[in-house]
Amino acid sequence: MEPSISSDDSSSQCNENVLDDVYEDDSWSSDSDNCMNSAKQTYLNDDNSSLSENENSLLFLANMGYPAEEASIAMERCGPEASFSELIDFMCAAQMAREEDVYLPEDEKPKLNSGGYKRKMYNELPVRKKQRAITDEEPIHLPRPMIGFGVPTESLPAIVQRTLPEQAIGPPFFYYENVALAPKGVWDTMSRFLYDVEPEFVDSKYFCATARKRGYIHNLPIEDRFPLLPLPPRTIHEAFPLTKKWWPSWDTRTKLNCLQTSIGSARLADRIRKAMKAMENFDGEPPLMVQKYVLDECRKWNLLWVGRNKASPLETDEFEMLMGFPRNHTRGGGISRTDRYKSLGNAFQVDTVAYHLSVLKDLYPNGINVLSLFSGIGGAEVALYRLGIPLNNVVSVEISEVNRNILRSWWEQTNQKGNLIDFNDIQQLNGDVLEQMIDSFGGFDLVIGGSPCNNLTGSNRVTRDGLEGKDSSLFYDYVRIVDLVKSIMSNRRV
DNA sequence: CATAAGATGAATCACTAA
DNA sequence: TTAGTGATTCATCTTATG
Repeated sequence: MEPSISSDDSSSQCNENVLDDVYEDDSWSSDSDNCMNSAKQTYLNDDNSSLSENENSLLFLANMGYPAEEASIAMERCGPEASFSELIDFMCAAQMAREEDVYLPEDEKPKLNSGGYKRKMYNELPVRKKQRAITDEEPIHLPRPMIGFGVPTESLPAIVQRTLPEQAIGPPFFYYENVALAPKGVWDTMSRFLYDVEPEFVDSKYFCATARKRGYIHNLPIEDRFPLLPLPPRTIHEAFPLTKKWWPSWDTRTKLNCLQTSIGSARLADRIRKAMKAMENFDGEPPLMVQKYVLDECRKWNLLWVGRNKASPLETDEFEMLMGFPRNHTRGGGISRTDRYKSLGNAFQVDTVAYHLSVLKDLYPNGINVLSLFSGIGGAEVALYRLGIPLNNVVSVEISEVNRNILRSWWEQTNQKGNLIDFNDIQQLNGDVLEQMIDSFGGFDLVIGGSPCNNLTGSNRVTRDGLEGKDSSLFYDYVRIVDLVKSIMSNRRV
C-alpha cells in the first residue's frame, strides 16, 4: 500500500541517503526565515501607518467589551504613552468602584443627578500600582529547582512560610494558573493584577513522569500540604514498564517533556525506524549524529520506545494517566481523538494542583462552593474530589461544548451530591449573576482557573502576542470576577 | 463537513567560553 | 561583561481523506 514514488522514501536502502533525508530540513531554513521576516515587517508597517496608537488601544478595549466612552476617559487619564496593562488597570479600577458603589446601602450612595458625578468618580479612582517605574522592582525570575513553596518528593521545602499582602487575603480563596515560560513581563503584570501575590512556579515533573512548568498565583495557606495517594509513577520506566525492553541505552530520558495539544506524526516515527534499522549494521551503538537526531526528535515529540527501533507518540489514555485523570475521562460523548489530545494538553496536572488545594480539606469538612473559570475537562473538580473535599456547588465556565460534556459526564459518573451549574461564556458572569448566586448558596469558597495560554506559550508560532492576545487577555476577566466576588462577599458579610 | 496528518520557528532561559 | 550554544515549549494553519 505504501507508494514508493515519494521522493524522500525511495532511496532509503543506503545509509548516506537515510542521513540526507534526516537532515534535509536544514537547507531551507535561511530562505524561509527571510520570507517570514520581510512579511512581518510589511505587516507591522501597514499596521502602524493605518492606525494610530490611540485607535489601536481603543479598538483593543472595545474588543474586551469596555464601553468606548470609558475607554476614552481611561486613555485621557493615563496619557498617550500608557501601555495596555495600564489602561486595563484603570478600567478594572473603574469597574471596581462602580460595583462597590452598587453594593453600598441605598442611603450611603452618592446622588447620580448630574453628569459631573461620573467624572468625579474617575478622578478619585485608586489607580493600581504603576507599571514598573523602570527597574524600581526586580522582575520575577523562575526558581531553580522549580519547586515553588515545596513539593512532596523533595526532602526540604523551599519556603515554609509566607506573608500575603493585605489585599490578597480571602475570602474567597483564589487559585490562578498559567504557563511559567511566558513572554517577559507577563508574570509581573499578572502578579500585579492579582494583589501583588508572588507566583508559585512548579514543574510537575516532581509529581509525575512528565514535565509541566507552570506558575500559580493563589492565596491559599502553604503549611501542611499533602499529596494525593497513591503517588503516581514518577519516571518513564515506572509509568511505562513495557518500554524498558526496547529502550536504547543512549536514550537517557527519565522524564517526558510537557504534554501539548498535538502529537508527533506517523511519518516521523517511520523516519526514525528506518534510520535506526539502517544503523543495525553497525556493531553496538549507532553513530553519535544519528543518536542525537533520534534523541532530539524523541524529546521534541515525547516519543516512547514501543518495539524494536519503533518510537511512538503517546496514546490518549496515556495522556490521561500522566495528567492524573481517571482512565477514559475524555472518552465518549462524541469527542474526536484529536480533540481529546487538545483538551488534555490544556488541562491541569491533577496531582500538582491537588497538592496545593489539599490545605482546604481541614478548613471545609462540610464541603465547598467553587467558582471554576476556564474549567476545561475539570482538572480542579477532579483534584478536589480525589482529595475527599465534598463539592456542594460548582459553577463552571467553559467555552467548549465537548469539554462541558466531559465534566458533566464525570459529575454523573462519580455520583456527585452537589449542584453543577455551567456557563459557556465568561461574559455572562456579571455582577448581577454573581450576586444572585452568592445570595443563593452563601458565597464562593474558592475561585479557581487557568486562563488561555495560547498567546503566551512558546509552542505557538503564529499568535504569540502576549497577555493582550485575543485569548490570553481573558486573564483580565479572571481578575474582574475575583474582584467582583471579593467585593460582593465583603459587603454581604457585614 | 468532520477528522486527521503534516509543515510551520521564535522567545526565553541556563549555561559556558571568550 | 558578552556572545554563543543547547534545551524547552497548555499551538496554528493548510491540505488530504472519507
